Amino acid sequence: MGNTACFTKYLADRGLKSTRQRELISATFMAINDHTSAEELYLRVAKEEPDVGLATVYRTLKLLCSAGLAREHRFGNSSSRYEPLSIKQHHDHLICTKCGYVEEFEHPKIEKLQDEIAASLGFEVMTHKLELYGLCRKCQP
Amino acid sequence: MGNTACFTKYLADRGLKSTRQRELISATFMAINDHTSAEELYLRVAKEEPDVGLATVYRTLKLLCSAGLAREHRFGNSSSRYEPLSIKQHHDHLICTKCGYVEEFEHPKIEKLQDEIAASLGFEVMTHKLELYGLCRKCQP
DNA sequence: TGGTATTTTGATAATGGTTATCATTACCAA
DNA sequence: TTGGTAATGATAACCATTATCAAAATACCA
Ligand SMILES: [Zn+2]
Ligand SMILES: [Zn+2]
Ligand SMILES: [Zn+2]
Ligand SMILES: [Zn+2]
Repeated sequence: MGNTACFTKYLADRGLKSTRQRELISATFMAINDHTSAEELYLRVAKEEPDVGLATVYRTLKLLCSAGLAREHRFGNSSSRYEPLSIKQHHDHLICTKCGYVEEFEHPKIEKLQDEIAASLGFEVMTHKLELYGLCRKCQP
Repeated sequence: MGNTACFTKYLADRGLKSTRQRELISATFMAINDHTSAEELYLRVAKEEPDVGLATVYRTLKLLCSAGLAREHRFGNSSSRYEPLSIKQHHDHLICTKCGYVEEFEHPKIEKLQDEIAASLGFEVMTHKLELYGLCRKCQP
């Protein structure tokens, strides 16, 4: 099932309505292959449909997160950024503190160790965030 | 060198002044063995010295972070919490999404793997954050 | 021990991302 | 269609944090 269908089903399953705005915001978001802010998404959507409100973009992003189709990040002390999750598998982030460049990675052994640690402490882990902050190749002295 | 002396030295080293407020805020903060908000710290300090301003608490927390004596966290979407770092070694966090309980852990193998991954991607890591979100023993169904 | 340049402070206004409000509009099952 | 409910857009409100600025405190030197 594709991203759009998945979102539509999520809405239908809990009696929420499928609207023009939600479809457009969702589709625009899914097409962005990056970590996007609500404002940026709003501007992109506005090009297509100038009457869409910023509040609806925020509301839809929240829905997409609940549906497991988006993930929210707050790197450092910056404001929220969102990324599509439908196709990409889980991954973590390396953030350059100088130029802001974000690189993604995934390491099965780290994932496994996390689960083991949590289990040993009696926790049942649902999600996690691993963020490495430093200097990318270009920004190193 | 103790925490207080360490902070005093940090200030002296860069021509900053050692004030009654900074000493009190720093000492009160160091005595808290928990993850504290600026507001909470402000209230504790105010009991001792009612004339200290909230802005100064924020400013001093920022200094303590720069000095490597405190660490700032934003678990989930909540506001900033700070923890003393002087004595405790580096550690990561398990957060219960239901009751808010925070447990600390440290795992050398994960730390090592992080460095290896970063190195393989050309990054030089300065700090990192690993947060595991889930349900603690008490909150599991 | 003053004197003085500089930093720090406290009160408060401003900021800015996000959320709440509410009248109007859109959706959809019957 | 229609009626009941949910969603929307504009904007006000929120609230943690930061900026501002006049007054006070500090460090250093004569
Ligand atoms: Zn960089
Ligand atoms: Zn990502
Ligand atoms: Zn719990
Ligand atoms: Zn901790």
